[in-house]
Amino acid sequence: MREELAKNYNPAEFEDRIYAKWVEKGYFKPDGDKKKKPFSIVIPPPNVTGQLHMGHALDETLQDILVRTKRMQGYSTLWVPGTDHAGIATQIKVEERLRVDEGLSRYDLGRDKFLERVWAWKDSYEERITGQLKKLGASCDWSRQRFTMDEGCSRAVREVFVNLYDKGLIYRGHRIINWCPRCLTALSDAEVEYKDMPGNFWHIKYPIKGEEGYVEVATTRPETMFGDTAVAVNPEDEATKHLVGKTLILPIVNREIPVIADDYVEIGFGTGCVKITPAHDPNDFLVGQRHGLEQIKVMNDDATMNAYAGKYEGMDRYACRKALVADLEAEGFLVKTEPHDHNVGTCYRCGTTVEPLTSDQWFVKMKPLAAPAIEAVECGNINFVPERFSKNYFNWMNNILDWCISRQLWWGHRIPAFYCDACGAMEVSKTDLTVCPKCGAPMRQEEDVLDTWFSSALWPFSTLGWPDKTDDLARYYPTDTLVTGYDIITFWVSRMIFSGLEHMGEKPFSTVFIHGLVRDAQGRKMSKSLGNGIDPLKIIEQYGADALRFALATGNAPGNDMRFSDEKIEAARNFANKLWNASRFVLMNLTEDDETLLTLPEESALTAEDKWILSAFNKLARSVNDNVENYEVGVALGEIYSFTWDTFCDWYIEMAKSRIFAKDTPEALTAKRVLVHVLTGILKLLHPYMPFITEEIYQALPHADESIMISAYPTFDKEIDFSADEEEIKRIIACITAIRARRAEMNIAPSKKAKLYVVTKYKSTFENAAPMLEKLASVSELHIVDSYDSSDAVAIATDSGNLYIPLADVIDFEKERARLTAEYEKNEGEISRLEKKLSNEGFVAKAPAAVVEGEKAKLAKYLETRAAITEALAKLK
RNA sequence: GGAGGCAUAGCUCAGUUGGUUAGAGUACUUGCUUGACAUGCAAGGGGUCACUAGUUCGAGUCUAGUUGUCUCCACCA
Repeated sequence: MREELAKNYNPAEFEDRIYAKWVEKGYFKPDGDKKKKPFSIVIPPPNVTGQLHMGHALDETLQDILVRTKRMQGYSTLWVPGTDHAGIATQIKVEERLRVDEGLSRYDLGRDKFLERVWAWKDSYEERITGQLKKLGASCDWSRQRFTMDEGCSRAVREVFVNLYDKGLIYRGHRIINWCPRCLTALSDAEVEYKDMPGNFWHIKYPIKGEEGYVEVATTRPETMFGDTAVAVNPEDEATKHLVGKTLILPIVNREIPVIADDYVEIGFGTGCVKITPAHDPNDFLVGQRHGLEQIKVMNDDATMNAYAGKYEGMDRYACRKALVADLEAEGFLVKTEPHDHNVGTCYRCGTTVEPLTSDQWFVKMKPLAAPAIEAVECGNINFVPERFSKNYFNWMNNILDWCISRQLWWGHRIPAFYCDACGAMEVSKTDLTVCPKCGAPMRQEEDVLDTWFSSALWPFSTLGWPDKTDDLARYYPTDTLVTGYDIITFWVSRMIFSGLEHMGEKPFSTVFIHGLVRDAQGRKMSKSLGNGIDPLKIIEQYGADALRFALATGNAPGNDMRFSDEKIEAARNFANKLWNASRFVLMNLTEDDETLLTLPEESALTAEDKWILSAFNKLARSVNDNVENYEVGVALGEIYSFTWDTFCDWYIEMAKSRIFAKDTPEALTAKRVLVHVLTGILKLLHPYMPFITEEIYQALPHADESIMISAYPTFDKEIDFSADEEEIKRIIACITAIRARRAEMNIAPSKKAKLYVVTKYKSTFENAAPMLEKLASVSELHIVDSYDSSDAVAIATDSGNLYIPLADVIDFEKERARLTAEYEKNEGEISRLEKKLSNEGFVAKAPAAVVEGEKAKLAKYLETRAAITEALAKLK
């Protein structure tokens, strides 16, 4: 059954309808056929913090292209959708809304009530995100949709936590961590972003006990001096080593601290003396451990000063800094203030300057996990596309430190550790423990939750049902391709790799396909603060999902950033419109029954242009398959584009018109069958990129399958390989192009037809092409002659093979002479270039024979052209 | 400080292992109510492929360096 194709391309009219149909038919679910090879992708779960942006649209488009291609290639494909709870990010959003709308903090509500709010938020945003994915055309299996905090994923998290704990790979430690005073939680190293900020170097005098002098230290953060427990110098530093062992008096505080020797201090940098604050600086922490120094924490969790700061207690760290510097100056301890730009760590979610401080947290011991993860990529078991991103990965993995996984948040997986206050026992358990196994007293669960990325790391197997041994897991793990941006290689990709290897004993995916960022038309990152973000939904409304997908996929090279602009989306929409209208043209001429139209004619009935287009399509199919296999989706799409527009529409349809319009002839039927065949093939090749329009047109054409989605992807077909016949049509195309160019130069109106005399050795080619020449080159009469010798006309030549094309009635004598002379000179240039090349012994001896032959053939062609032009010029006299 | 990307037409970008006269979109010029499409058709103009040196018969493509630009990682008190 065929559907009508609307007169105008209006994607809003059919996209939703088609998507609903696909879902209803269950096409997105994997084919249960066990003979088919599996192909699986898990979606990088979008955060439930908000809606999808262009980056997501690109990510999902690329995945859908791969999945749809594989599905049509006969794989049993599974694309698992889902969302991420995004711990800090989501909690911040909900807290913010609570504050603005109701003036409440999460503490006002309490943990349970607050979490209810977050779940409600999650529900509404998850729905919004899945709605957007559907608008985009994503062919994921919605019956398998997951969420990082759903029951199954939560079980996986507990399983992993307990297993790692039992293996000694998770431990609780008192260490220095990155603390966000705004979010009131610990952060992992990866969650800290360093930003350049202007600051100062304050040089401060630390008096030496029992002596007149002082030691000068420089600091960017004077407020931490309340926590100083030593000053360090380098033991090799001649300038300062005499100070080692002396005692200093901390100004203002009047506490005594020692001078110690540690080679962490760089000789020649600053004053050579470093104040050591083990509780507030990661390096100082290590120095402190080496020397057994006391850790004095001088701030509260919200970065206000505590009792150790004396009279500054209660002040914010920056207010304290200001007041302290003023006091130091007043009391003569401040030597100088130097402007100094430095890198300050900030919270990746809220931007607040993080405060390094010591705290009790949970950690994952990384070295044992990193080793096999490095190995897997090194030996090629997992590949990065483009390959260069593996360097990024190695750099991170080789220098990895233990991973701080506890967060002082409420939204997330609560750590499955249980404490007994009565006997002090601590148990880690997969199930909730309410009674202490040691003393029988009640137990309380750890308040902290896990880092969001702890659960994301398990995504490739938790979504397939792990820890249960499910059929999905058996069939679809490891997954095939992970599609993501380079910005989360460290956060996510690396952690999935070591998690998969550790818990599944097998890699989570074979290929990591990396794409770049989508930037705005000026090349800036799209961001909320700049307000330059483009909403994919708005684009879809205006131009259609297919145009959006096309704009994102076309010309996109793996790993490279791209710009999104009005021009791009318009070009994409224009292409869709072109395809629509070409299809409409084909459709309006189809009068025969579907069965007839669906079969390709016998080879003997095919004309030269039929063979040419079939052959060209064949090559296109091969190339598109190859390019997708190599993740060059941008190249593949570019090829489909130019074949569709330049080859099929601009040439083949135009060539076929003369036959099509000869109604009810066998020739017309042949042309229509070829048109249907090639157009259908184009639609199939294009379907993964532009799923909606291709389906809509497919349903209007005679079609064999219920949906284009489940039809077979075109491949190279030996049966329709007519490469040998292609030269013929290329000659005609060259001739038509040449005539058009001459006519344009001479300013000849299209309505003015001209007689054409051709002198050629390819007589039958031109005889057959007579109707085309009339139609496409405004030829009134075609004369194929042995020689042309009319005194009232001139000749022109093309390099398509010994060809004169006199336009007897219309040529401008003088202009033609000038043009031919220019042509001749250009041709001479090429001849001398090639002669030089071919007389180069090195080239002839070392270049591959095929290349040399190619150059020789070229030269022969140019020589022919030279003869033709010479003859033509002679006739001009 | 370490690593990497990018530099090709006015603009935005392709150019896969070195091998035709370096391509596309867009913009520009000229002509066109061509039996689907003006979101179109046809014909054009426009590039010392950042610079320098090297490898090679041959370099936009490989190597080294220079300049500009962007990003990631580390982080010095």
